[in-house]
Amino acid sequence: MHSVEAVVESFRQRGLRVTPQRRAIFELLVSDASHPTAEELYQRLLPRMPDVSRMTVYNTLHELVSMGEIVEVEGEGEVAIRYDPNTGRHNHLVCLRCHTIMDIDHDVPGLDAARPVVPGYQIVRHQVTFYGYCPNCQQVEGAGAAESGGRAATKG
Amino acid sequence: MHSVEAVVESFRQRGLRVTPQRRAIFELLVSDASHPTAEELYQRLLPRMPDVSRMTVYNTLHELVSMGEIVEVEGEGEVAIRYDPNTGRHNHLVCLRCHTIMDIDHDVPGLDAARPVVPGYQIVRHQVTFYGYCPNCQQVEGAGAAESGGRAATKG
DNA sequence: ATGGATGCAAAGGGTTTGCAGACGA
DNA sequence: TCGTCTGCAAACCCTTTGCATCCAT
Repeated sequence: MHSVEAVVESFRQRGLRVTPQRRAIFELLVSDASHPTAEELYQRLLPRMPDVSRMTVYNTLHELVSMGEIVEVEGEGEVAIRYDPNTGRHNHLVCLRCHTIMDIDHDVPGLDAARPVVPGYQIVRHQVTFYGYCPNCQQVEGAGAAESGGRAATKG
Repeated sequence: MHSVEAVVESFRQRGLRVTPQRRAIFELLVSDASHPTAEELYQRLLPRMPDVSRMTVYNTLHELVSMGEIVEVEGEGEVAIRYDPNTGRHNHLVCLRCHTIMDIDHDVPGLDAARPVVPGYQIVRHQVTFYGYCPNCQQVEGAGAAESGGRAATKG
């Protein structure tokens, strides 16, 4: 995702309006590496904008996705969609317990060359996701099935 | 996923009962590479078991997942969970238009060696997913938003 | 001034829960 | 027989839809 001002400009160029709500959402997202859900963004928005609605959050996220400023990412064993302002090539490291998603700039060498050839199929991109347990969750691993829900830890 | 009889045996060993409904679900899954949703399995079950309920399908799928006989896979831009009886290492090829998931035995060389080192993190597995367009969807690619691949995802 | 954006509420799809009755071991 | 499974319905979560009002352009 580009800077707030660049996104503002993109919106205007497309005939979309830049409301205070939208600008606030831009500001939340532009420096966010926590892969938040729409609900999480809504909750972070409430303190400064008590009257904002979830619908505006959904609406703005959809615009950002269609503009390519952010991408949707699938969580592990989760229902809600998570959003990633990092649209460049990078891999994800997902905690199997708290579902936190961490960006990894680390590149897998030779993956482009290893792209499979499937007759009739046109492959356009790929994604590598690593699964494991984050430092916080290793301490309680095996303690039971209790899940934190992935909402509490908004770590980078 | 093992053979139907092997799964039946695993269920009994764990004190779980093998009902006709469950056996029918085993049979549907054991030779299935279509990555069906719970709803799709339910629909395929109806002709032979008109009185079966979705709850039984969900229940049985959960047991199979917790036993490691099948794994949940995330679709692309879809809400519903898909299930994969192939628990061995393999990659996925996902059609960005009809959301069909295809198994690829093709291995990416050097991926284990390329596993990133993140301090404090314990990485246990990884998944490579390729995205593209299947032969069927390439013919209509760019034609519009109409879905052809069967289940129509209510996705924007 | 004007048409897109907002926000409320209600609907929608997938999944989970509660419980009476049924049935596998 | 006993304890689990089944299946109905209703609840639940996330997301989408409809519409009157509001505001960025």
